[in-house]
Amino acid sequence: MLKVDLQMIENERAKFLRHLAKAGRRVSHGREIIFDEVMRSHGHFTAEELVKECLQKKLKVSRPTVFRVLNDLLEAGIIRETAFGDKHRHFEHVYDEKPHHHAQCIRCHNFIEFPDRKEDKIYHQYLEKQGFKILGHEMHFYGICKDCQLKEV
Amino acid sequence: MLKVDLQMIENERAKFLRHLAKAGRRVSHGREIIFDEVMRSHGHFTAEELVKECLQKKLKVSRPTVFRVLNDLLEAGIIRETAFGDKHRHFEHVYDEKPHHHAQCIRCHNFIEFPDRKEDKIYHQYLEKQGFKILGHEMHFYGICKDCQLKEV
DNA sequence: TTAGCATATGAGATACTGTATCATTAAGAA
DNA sequence: TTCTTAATGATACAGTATCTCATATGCTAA
Repeated sequence: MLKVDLQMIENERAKFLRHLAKAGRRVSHGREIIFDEVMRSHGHFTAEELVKECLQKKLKVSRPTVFRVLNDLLEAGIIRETAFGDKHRHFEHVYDEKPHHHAQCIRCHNFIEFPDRKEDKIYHQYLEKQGFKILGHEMHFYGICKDCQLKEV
Repeated sequence: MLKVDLQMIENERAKFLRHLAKAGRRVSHGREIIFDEVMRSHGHFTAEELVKECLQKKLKVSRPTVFRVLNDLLEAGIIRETAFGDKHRHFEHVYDEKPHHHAQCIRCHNFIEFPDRKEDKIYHQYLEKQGFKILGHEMHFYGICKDCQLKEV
């Protein structure tokens, strides 16, 4: 499991370097630091969480650099942005290839992820019939998670 | 069609007035102006669009009032907030009772709405089995609409 | 190694959305 | 019309994300 993750990280790093080279960008200190931080995170993260983490660990990167590198990583296809209804930018890793959806708890704001189902194709067919070219889709449930229900009492 | 809409608006207005009365709130100038503006909009709108519209038409309402009345309308169940991945607050009318999903064009930012399907229940069952209490859900497709594809050439 | 150039960076300013504060205004009951 | 209380606007503020620009740094060529 750990071994697989290390392999994955190397694959992603190579992908990132290829993208930078192709675009005539440099492999700078900031890009390496932030790439490592992003790879260290699992599942979802927001730009703000990443900024705070970097400040807390006293990594030598500034707020604008975090955002700039996040955009690099988006361009390189290493992370993708997901749509949530708050004012933060949410991201997740792309390497987890399986399409999936999210359920967010309105109390603790944690996520549950679950795999998508072939039934979603019904919507694809419908939209494509209308001439809409689909680039992605996401189901977003919201509610109260098991733990928070227990806390309610 | 127009007649139905007028009837709907009156129903919604009555609902709003009932809500205000029940909560001991007043039927103020600002609430009336903004209620009318909201009813004039079809489908989706954002808080910012509404603010800009009011300023443009030189309606006698300030930015904070727009937000305050939007919260009143939310409380009254006349509009609901929908989750999208940008930093704006998105709203839609509730009177369109049928649950539905959205597809947003990444070029023109317009929406296509489409009805939900009973197949979504598969996810409900899955989440409920995990102890997650569902309060709502929304499917969000993104892509390029027919018109924007034609413009691309 | 070094020089020279183009890119990356940080500090600070700025944009933008949404809220809080509070003195003033106005709705609605008596 | 008067009085009480809620609603409002002006203003300041909070928080996230971006822009600007002088400086620092990576990279290439010699």
